[in-house]
Amino acid sequence: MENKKDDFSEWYNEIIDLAKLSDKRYAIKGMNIWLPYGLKIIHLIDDLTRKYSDEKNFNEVSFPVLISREQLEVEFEHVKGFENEIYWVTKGGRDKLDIDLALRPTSESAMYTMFPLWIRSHSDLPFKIYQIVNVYRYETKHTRSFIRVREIHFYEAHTAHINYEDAENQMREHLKIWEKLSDDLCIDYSLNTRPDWDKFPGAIYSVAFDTPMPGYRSLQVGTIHEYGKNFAKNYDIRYLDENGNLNYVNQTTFGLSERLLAAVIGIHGDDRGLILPYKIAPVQVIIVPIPGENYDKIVNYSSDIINKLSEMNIRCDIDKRDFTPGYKFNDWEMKGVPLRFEIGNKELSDKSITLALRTQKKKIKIKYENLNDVYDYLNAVNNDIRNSSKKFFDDNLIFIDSLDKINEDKMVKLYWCGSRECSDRIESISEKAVLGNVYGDNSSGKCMVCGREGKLAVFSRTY
RNA sequence: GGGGCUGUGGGGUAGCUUGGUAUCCUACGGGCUUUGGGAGCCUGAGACCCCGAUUCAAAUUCGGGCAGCCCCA
Repeated sequence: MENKKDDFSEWYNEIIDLAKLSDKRYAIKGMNIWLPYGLKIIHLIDDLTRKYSDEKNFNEVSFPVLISREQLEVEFEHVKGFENEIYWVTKGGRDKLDIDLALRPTSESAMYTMFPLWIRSHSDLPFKIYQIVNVYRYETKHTRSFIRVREIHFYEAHTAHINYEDAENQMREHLKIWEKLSDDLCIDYSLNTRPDWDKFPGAIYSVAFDTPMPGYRSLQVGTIHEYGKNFAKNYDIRYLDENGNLNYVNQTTFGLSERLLAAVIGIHGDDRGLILPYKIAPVQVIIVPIPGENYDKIVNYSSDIINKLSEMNIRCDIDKRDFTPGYKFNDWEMKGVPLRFEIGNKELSDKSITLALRTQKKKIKIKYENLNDVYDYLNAVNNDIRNSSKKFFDDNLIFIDSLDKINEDKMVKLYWCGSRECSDRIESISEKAVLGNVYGDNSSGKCMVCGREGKLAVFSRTY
């Protein structure tokens, strides 16, 4: 396997292939196949996303993939932000369509033509829905598995509220959901308010979750957007308030994508392969039986362990393939399975289990009666992942106070006046683009470029 | 948005300059043998991205398309 640190791009492509997450040999650029193992992982991520959304009283929906030109081309800046990357369906069979149909690049224009039908009065608010669907973007640059694709596995939550204050509260609730999810994935991130020229088309402001990745670039793994009344005014989404007056709703959105998987791969993986946080590991415990004289008894003992683990709701399996144990050790490590049990004659004779943590070299021997401790070991692996990813994050997002340090191969925090001129200047000498002001930070200092009063901002090369 | 490089069995490759028989590793099927950190031997099957041009003859030269990778803005 490629060395992760030396050539991240090569390593990334190779691990996706070896672990059988995705097959990019499909005939269409940027449209890859989700293989069983990769699909299981993203579905486990979806399950967590659903759980945390449902806990906050969101309802899941599913909209059509097609959006008519009329719906999409409401005269509004939102459309201009996407016009170069929309796939159009222009024919039905042999006939040219009267109205072209777009494959959704995101679902605002689809959903918001329905919102006026559903939202009538203040008692319908807050209105909170989400969907997990594929969206389509005609990317012209080079594509990269899970990072830049043309068919995107996408979570989008949409909300409507009686006033701006409620919408702002919703923005904070989105962040609470994200905190839980990112904790499960053991991913650290920086919250950055995008500059006006880089916010979501149509939004009042956008906050992105950016995380440093190997390869000295940052990855935007999620975003929340405050729309205010911008979309409501264009799609005529109004409600009757308690006084009988018609008002426009205030809206927000929250988006996540398969880039979460890209971050898990890139941040946690090592030279031996993937390392998966146990909540998203399709197999949390793999049992490798060691062949010997009493192989039947070894398999029976292993099955006994499987039954017990299953009762504890642990996803587990036994690898009975005709390979040597050493091959299996490497194979499951490559697939990122957090815990491995080795069961041979030694374990059979004293009713024990030899277990290996994916994040540690040493092997541990435990008694069969202590099988209940397995969650402690899963958590131990998670703690190892958290510690190493936290260290990586801290090492790769640094504060700098001088332009001399701008070319460090890291994400950098610095004071910036907010002007395009100064961010362009930084980009021209460092290839680092502005990701935005640090969300929630109130400190101030002199702009590193022009010396005027500035706020803390993050700059980085991006994927 | 601009520039460069590359497409050979499932994966990785040699061959291309100088046109003529396609190399090796790995993975895969069958058999024997092995198995506590990627086993071994025998055997089998499997490829020149697509379209066009030049030529007696194209993996090789030329043009276009599609796909992949990299760099710059």
